[in-house]
Amino acid sequence: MKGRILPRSFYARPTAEVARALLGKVLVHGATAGTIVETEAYLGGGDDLAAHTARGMTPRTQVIFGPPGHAYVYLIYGMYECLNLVAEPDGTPGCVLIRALAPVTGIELMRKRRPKARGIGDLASGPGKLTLAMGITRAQNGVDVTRGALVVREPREESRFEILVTPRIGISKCADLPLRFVMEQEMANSRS
DNA sequence: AGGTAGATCTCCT
DNA sequence: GGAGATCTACCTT
Repeated sequence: MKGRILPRSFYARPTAEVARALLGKVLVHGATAGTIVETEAYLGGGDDLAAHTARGMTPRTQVIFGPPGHAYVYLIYGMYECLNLVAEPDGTPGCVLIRALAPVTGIELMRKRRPKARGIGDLASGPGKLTLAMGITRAQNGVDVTRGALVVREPREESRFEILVTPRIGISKCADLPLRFVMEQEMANSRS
């Protein structure tokens, strides 16, 4: 029995709140699914200079200004695609970058798509990796994530976890803002 | 184990 | 013309 799909109202609130709330939810695309374990908020409004929307709307970024609960997929450094989920009410910019997933289903398919990954932990442990592993491309830019092939669901069973808040990764502007959210799983069993 | 180079799209100066 | 919300391969310790 699957968890319910997150409704559009889930996304229609402040971006940082959505980023935090997405931790522990399950991203599903086709036959693959993974638990969201790391997110970053990119704010609209112009104060956040690291956001793609900092200098207004462009053809690429117009979906971020649109209704919440949609996907924004963009190409970074010419090679890798990154998945964002649009937050805030229609007309207000703001999106959440999905930075890392813990694979749940379709792991064999993910391995096939990323043959160089060393283990489960490497399959979707970065923004560019997780889009490759789940088969997400710019073809999914602008799609509705409250219905269709690409959706976000409640987890099947509730789990308790700590949330770590840190500055965002890989940017130089506004790098001091605490807008990165990481699921901190208490692992007493990890041995190397 | 850790650092660096290379690949090559979109938007701004 | 060049930086950027990155990842991998190929170096050197």
